[in-house]
Amino acid sequence: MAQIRDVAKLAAVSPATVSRAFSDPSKLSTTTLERVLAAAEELKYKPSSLAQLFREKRTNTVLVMVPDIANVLFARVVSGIERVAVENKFNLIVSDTGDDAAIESVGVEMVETYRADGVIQLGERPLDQLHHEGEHCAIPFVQAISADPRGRYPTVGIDDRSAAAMMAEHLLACGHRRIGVLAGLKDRLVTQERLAGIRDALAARELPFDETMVAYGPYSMAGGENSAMRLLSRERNVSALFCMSDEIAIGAIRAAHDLGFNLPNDLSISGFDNIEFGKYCTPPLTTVMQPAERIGEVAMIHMCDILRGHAVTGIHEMLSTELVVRASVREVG
Amino acid sequence: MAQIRDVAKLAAVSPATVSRAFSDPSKLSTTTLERVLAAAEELKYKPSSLAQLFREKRTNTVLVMVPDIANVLFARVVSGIERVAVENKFNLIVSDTGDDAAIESVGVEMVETYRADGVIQLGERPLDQLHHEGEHCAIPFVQAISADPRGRYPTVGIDDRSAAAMMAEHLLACGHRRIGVLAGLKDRLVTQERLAGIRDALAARELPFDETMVAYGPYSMAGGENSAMRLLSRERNVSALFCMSDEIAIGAIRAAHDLGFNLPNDLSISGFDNIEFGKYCTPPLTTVMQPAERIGEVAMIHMCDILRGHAVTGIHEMLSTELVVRASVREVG
DNA sequence: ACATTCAATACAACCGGTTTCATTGCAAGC
DNA sequence: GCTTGCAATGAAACCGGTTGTATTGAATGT
Repeated sequence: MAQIRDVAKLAAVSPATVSRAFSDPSKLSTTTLERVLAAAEELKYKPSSLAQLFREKRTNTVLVMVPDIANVLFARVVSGIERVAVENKFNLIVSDTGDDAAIESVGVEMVETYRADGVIQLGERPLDQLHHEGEHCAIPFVQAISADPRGRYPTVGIDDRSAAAMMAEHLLACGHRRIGVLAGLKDRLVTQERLAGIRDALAARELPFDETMVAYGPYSMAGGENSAMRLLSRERNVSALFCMSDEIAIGAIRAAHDLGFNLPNDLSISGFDNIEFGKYCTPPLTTVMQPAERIGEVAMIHMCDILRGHAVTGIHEMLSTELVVRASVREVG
Repeated sequence: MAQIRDVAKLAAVSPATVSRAFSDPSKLSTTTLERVLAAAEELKYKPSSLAQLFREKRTNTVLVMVPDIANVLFARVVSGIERVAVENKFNLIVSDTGDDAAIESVGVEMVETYRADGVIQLGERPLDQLHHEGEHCAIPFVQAISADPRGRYPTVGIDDRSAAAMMAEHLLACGHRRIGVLAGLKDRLVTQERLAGIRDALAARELPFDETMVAYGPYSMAGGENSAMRLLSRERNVSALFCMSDEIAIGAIRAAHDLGFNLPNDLSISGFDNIEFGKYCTPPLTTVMQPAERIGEVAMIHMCDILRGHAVTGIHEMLSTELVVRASVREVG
């Protein structure tokens, strides 16, 4: 591959002039500029990003840490991040962390070793658990989706508590009183927030919350199927299931079918996230729309701001959600 | 951030010694090594990847071009690539190309400008359409999933033709004779291959192939729903639908439900890919298992080989598929 | 005791751009 | 005509590591 010196020689100028021809053409006379560009074209010269980035001490790269890239919700967030990244000429290194703290730590280190300029994390693990060197150097960091809004870095997500309350209220308004909850993993902030939302909705109607109606499990279809099996075989007269994700709901639908329930007549099921498959379930899933792509976009916009030197510290954006009413939740007597 | 010179000064050695302490500790005496490591630790020194990579003229980074990162099948392939990448200390830059040739070209250019060492492409667009500079410089390139096996680069995928034949034969063995085909986009190699497989299966039983029973459309749920609507309202006595992807099949199930079909009694539907959601469909989807993660792994293994200098040119791996029999296809008459 | 050998380390060039500072030359102003 | 100012360009330092070569010094052999 041709180098800047080759071009300089062919155009009979100095390397500095060639460099300027690309970075700030207005500094060159028209004739020189033409000569340089012609020489570059002839040699098919392309500046080495590696050399440029080394000089600048920037990578123009943002690391995205995803707990599971094969999860559609996360994939949509990444898609949004990607869109804004392209617009701003950033590259994305994507790392599937499997939600492992050690792997996330290595990711954060990539900023210190100049492999990435910043990190966008999908998940709730706070930065200080990943980076023990204190104030040694500030890591440009943004958390998206199930963020922990107590950190000093920007977070982008939804108001899980009120979104869950909205859905719970919808179930209550449909007349459901015996509502089972297929929750996600118990130790997750999201899970606790959504649970709090359900409590809020019940409290608003002065109804009691029954802890025994909650089954915890992974945020996955298999997890939902499993939890539903447990809950439905234990609690006979449940009329609705509040599932904390669409995947859990899809698993629950399978379990309910297998247990002989006629959906949605015998049992209402609600989801959370509004992934595309929900629309194609039988019955189509009533759920909460979470603007996944937009969350990704906003997260990346914040990252761009930070990397441009605009200090965005305590911003915790909560994007708006929407109730998506489909057929899986029915009114009851 | 501390630099190598700082460490050298503190340990009272030359920068070269510090460098060797990390790259080849055996070259140092025990006492010096200890002193250097202690100094590095004290200053929290981490070598700048940017400087190292610039020196090496390598990026340790592979670009993965994905037509749509939010597609679960592609996401699983990326997941497999990622796994092998981590093992081999490679980073992954993921680019969502939207199946756009111009964006893919820019991606390939990243190798020329030293932003990536090689490119793994998920899709079938041949390299020579993306890189017109001929033999100017060889781009380490591997194609995965719906690869075009006529190129001079390695490809990893499945034998779409015989996999489709296997599924078609299954439908025939179940007694289906009026089989509608919900095909993908007509101009895709995959589509044509799978169509050829269907023809093979019919020919093996000396049955005719009816072109009017094919509906083309995008490889998506909406596409499948649309195609199914068109085909089912036109062709009344179809007993089975061969769908070229699980997403198409899921759309078709929705359409069939909406048209009042009782599944699977009135109509059998088969998918292709074996995405996780298929198992949770109503009825659960009979499909062809495509080893997506493994395809990603093998693709990345080839990429590692190439980048280590092992010239792997004409390898076209076809990983084995499996028929996944579930409830959406029924025996008839 | 002196030559030989080898391990341990230092020195300095190098990777390929960018950028500062210096220099040149031409045009405008007095 | 000489100074001043500015546009155009070149020379060289620099980014922070790695590595080939030179140097030192201690151990070994005769």
